[in-house]
Amino acid sequence: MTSSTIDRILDAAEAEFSAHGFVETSLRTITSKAKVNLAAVNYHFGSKKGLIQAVTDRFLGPLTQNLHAQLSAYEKSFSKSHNDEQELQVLLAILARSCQHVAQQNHHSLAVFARLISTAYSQSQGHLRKHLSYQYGASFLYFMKLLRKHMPEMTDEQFFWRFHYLLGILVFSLSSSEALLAICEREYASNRSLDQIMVDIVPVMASAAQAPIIGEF
Amino acid sequence: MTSSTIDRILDAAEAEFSAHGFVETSLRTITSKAKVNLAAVNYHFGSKKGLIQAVTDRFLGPLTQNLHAQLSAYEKSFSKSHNDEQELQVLLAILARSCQHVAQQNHHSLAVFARLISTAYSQSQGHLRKHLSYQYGASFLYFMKLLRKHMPEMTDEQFFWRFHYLLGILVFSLSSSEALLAICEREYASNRSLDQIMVDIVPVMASAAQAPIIGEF
DNA sequence: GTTAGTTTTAAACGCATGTTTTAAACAAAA
DNA sequence: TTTTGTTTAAAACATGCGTTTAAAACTAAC
Repeated sequence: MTSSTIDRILDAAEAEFSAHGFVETSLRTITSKAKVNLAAVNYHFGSKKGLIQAVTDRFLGPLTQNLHAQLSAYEKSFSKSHNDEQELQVLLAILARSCQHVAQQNHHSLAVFARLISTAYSQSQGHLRKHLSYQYGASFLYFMKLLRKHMPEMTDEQFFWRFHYLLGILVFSLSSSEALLAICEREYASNRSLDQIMVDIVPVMASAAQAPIIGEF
Repeated sequence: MTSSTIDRILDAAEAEFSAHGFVETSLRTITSKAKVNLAAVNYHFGSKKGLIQAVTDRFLGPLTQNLHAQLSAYEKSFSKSHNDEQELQVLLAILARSCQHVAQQNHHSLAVFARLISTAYSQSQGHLRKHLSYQYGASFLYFMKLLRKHMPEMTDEQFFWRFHYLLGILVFSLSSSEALLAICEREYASNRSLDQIMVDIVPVMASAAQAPIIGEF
C-alpha cells in the first residue's frame, strides 16, 4: 500500500468538497484532515484543479458505466407498450439506482456530483459543462434519448426545459441532503437516508415529467 | 443624487453575485465595474458581508411583502372547494408572480435569491438559514401553510420533503437560468425569458406536488 | 470665506491561499 | 553497501483578498 497517501487525499477532499464546495475548501484543510503534507497534493495531482478532477473522475466513471449498463439492459428487455407512467418511473429509477450505486463506494460523492452540476450550470460560458459532456456525456445522452420516448407529445425545446426542471429536483435534493436529513431528524425524529431520498424523488420526477404543457411556446 | 455611489455598488454587486456567487466575486471587481473606489464598500456597508446583506435585503423585502399581500388577498377570496389541482396552481402561481415582481426592479435578483437559498441549504449547521427565516420567514411560512392545505393526505414529514423537491425545481431553474436561456437560444433559436420560465414551472411544480407517495415512510 | 462634516481617494496592511523549492527520508535494485 | 529513483517534509514564495488608514476633495451651513 505504497500510495495510501493518494487515497487519503481523495477521501478527505471528497468529504470537504461535499460539505463546503470546491473554492471554499483549502488544500491546507484537506491535507491536514488527510494527515498528509501540504505539498502532496501538488506532487500527486499537479494542482488543486487536478485534485478536483481526480475526485470527480473517481465516481463519474463508475456512475456513467453503471448507468449505461442498466440502460442498455433496460432497452433490450423493452416492453414495447411504453408511453405509460410505469415505464417512465422505471427509467427514472435506473438513474436513481446508479446514483445509489456510486454512493455506496464513496459516501460523499453524490453531494460532490450535485455541486459539480450546479457549478456547471451557473457559469453561462460553460467550460465545465463542455468538459463534462465531452468526457461523460454519452451515458447521460443515452438516458435522455430513452426519456424522450416517454414524452413524445413535447417539442425538443419543451423537452429540454422539462428535463432540466427534473434535474433541479435531483440536484437540489442531493446538494441539500445533509441539511435536509439533519432538519428531518431534529424536527420529525425520523431517521431517513440519502438512499430513501433517491427512491422518494422517482415518482415526483415522473409526475413532473408528465405535467401538462401550458406555457406560450 | 449624493449617494449614487451606493446604488452603483449595489447594482454591480448584484450582477456579479448572480453570475459568479458571493465568495468568487471580489470587492475589487465590484468596485471597478461600479466605477467606484475600493474603500467605498467598507465605508458604506461596513464589510463584504454587509454588502451581501444589503444586496439581498433590497429584493427580499419587496419579495416577501408582495408574497404576503398576494397570499392574504388569495385567502380572503378563497373558494372553499379547494383540494383540486386548479387551486394548487393558483397558489404556486402567486409565488411565481412574486418572483417576477422583484425581477422587474432588480434584474439579477432572482439568480442571487437562488444562490442564497442554495448556500443556506448546503451548510448543515444553517446559520444563514436561521437568519433568513428569522428575518423573512413569515411570508414563506404563510405560503407553506396554504400549500399544506392542498396536500392534506400527506404527513407533515412527507410534506416537508415534497416541499423541498418543489423548491429544487425553482432554485435550480433560477440559478441556471442564464445558462439555460443561452443554450436554448443557441440550440433552438428560441427567445425565451426568465418570466416565461416562471410560468413554465408552475404546472410542473403542481404535478410534482401531487405525485403519489410510495416511499417506505 | 471659513468651518465642520461627509465622501472619495490612494496607499498600505495583514492574512490566507495555491504553488514551488530544496533537502531529507525512504525504497528497491545493483 | 551503494546507488538510483520516488515520496515526504519544511519552508518560503507570489498573489489576491478584505480591510484599514490618513490625507485629499467635496458639500453645505454659518
